[in-house]
Amino acid sequence: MKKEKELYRDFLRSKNLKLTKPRLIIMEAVFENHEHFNVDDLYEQIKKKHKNVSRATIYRTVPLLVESGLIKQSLRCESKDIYEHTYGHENHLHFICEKCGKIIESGFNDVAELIDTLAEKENFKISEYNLGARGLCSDCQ
Amino acid sequence: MKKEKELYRDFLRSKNLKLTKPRLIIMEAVFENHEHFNVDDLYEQIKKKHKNVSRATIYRTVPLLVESGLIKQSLRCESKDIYEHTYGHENHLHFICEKCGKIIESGFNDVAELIDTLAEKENFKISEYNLGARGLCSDCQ
DNA sequence: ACTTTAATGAGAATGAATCTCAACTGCACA
DNA sequence: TGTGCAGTTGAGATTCATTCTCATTAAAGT
Ligand SMILES: [Mn+2]
Ligand SMILES: [Mn+2]
Ligand SMILES: [Zn+2]
Ligand SMILES: [Zn+2]
Repeated sequence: MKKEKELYRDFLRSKNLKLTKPRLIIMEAVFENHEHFNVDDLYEQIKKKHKNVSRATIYRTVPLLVESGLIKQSLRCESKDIYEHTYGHENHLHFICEKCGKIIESGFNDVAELIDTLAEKENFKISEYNLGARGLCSDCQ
Repeated sequence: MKKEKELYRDFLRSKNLKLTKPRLIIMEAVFENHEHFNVDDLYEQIKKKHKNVSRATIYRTVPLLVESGLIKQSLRCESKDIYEHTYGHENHLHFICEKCGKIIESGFNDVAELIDTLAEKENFKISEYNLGARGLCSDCQ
C-alpha cells in the first residue's frame, strides 16, 4: 500500500473516522497529479471516473486531508482556496505573477531558518509557513 | 494636508478619478486606527459618524486604496479579506495563532533580502511580499 | 448478519464580494 | 456662479464558494 494511503488510513482510524469509498477516491485523486488544485478542479477530475462523489463530500474531505498533513491550504486564486501536497513535497515559497497568474516555486530552507529565529524571539511555535510574493514573472515584465 | 491624503488625491487625479466625499470619508476612517481591518469593520466604524456611506462604496474604494499603495491586502480571517496600512508602516511578517487568532508582527528586512535573492534567480520582479506562519502563540502553547 | 454510529448525496442556505441602475455630484469651463 | 457631462453613489439584487440539513446508506466491530 502506498505510503500516503497508509498515513491517511491511520489518521482516520486515530480519529475514529471511517475509511469510506468516497474518502479513498478523493484522496487518490488528490495524489494523481502534483499541481496546486482547488475543490472544483478536484470535483471535475473525480467526476470523470466516479459519477457520484458529491461536491459536499469533497468539501468535507479536504479539511481531513489537511489535518492529516497530506496537503495544505496554500494560496487563494480567483476567490477560491487552493491546496497543494505537503506529503512528498519540499516546503517552498511562491512567486505569483500578477499578470499571467503563473506560480513559480522557489527554495525555502534559508528563509525558514531565518523565520524560525524570529519566531523564537516571540516564543511562537510554527506549525506551517506561508511564504510568497506577488509581482511579475520574467515573461510578463 | 496630511501626507496620505495628498498621495491619495494625486493618485485619484492621475487616474482621472474624482475625490468624492465618500472616498475621503473612507480614506480617513482607514487611517484613524492602525489595526488590521476588514470591510465590515470599516463599514461599522464609518457608520458611527456618517450614516450614508454604503458597503458597496467601501468595497469599491478599498481596491483604490490598495492600488494607490496606501494599504495592502494582507491576510484572510474568518473568510474575510483583511487589509492593513502600508503607508507609514514598515514591512513585516505575521505569526498567526491558530488557537486564539492573535496576530503577531515581526521583523522583515533579513527575510526580504533573502527572498530578493531567490526572486532574482527566477528573474521575478517582486511588488509585494506576503510572509507569515501559522502556529501557537506563547499564551496558547 | 446485526447494530451502532458515522458518512453520504442532493439540494437548500449562507455570506462575502460584485454588479446594476436610476439618481447624484465633482469639476472643467464659460 | 451656472451648465454640462462623465464619473460616482446608495440600495438592493446577484453571484458563487462554501457550509449546512436531513433522510438514506455504509463502515466496522461483534
Ligand atoms: Mn506550491
Ligand atoms: Mn500586519
Ligand atoms: Zn507572468
Ligand atoms: Zn494564541
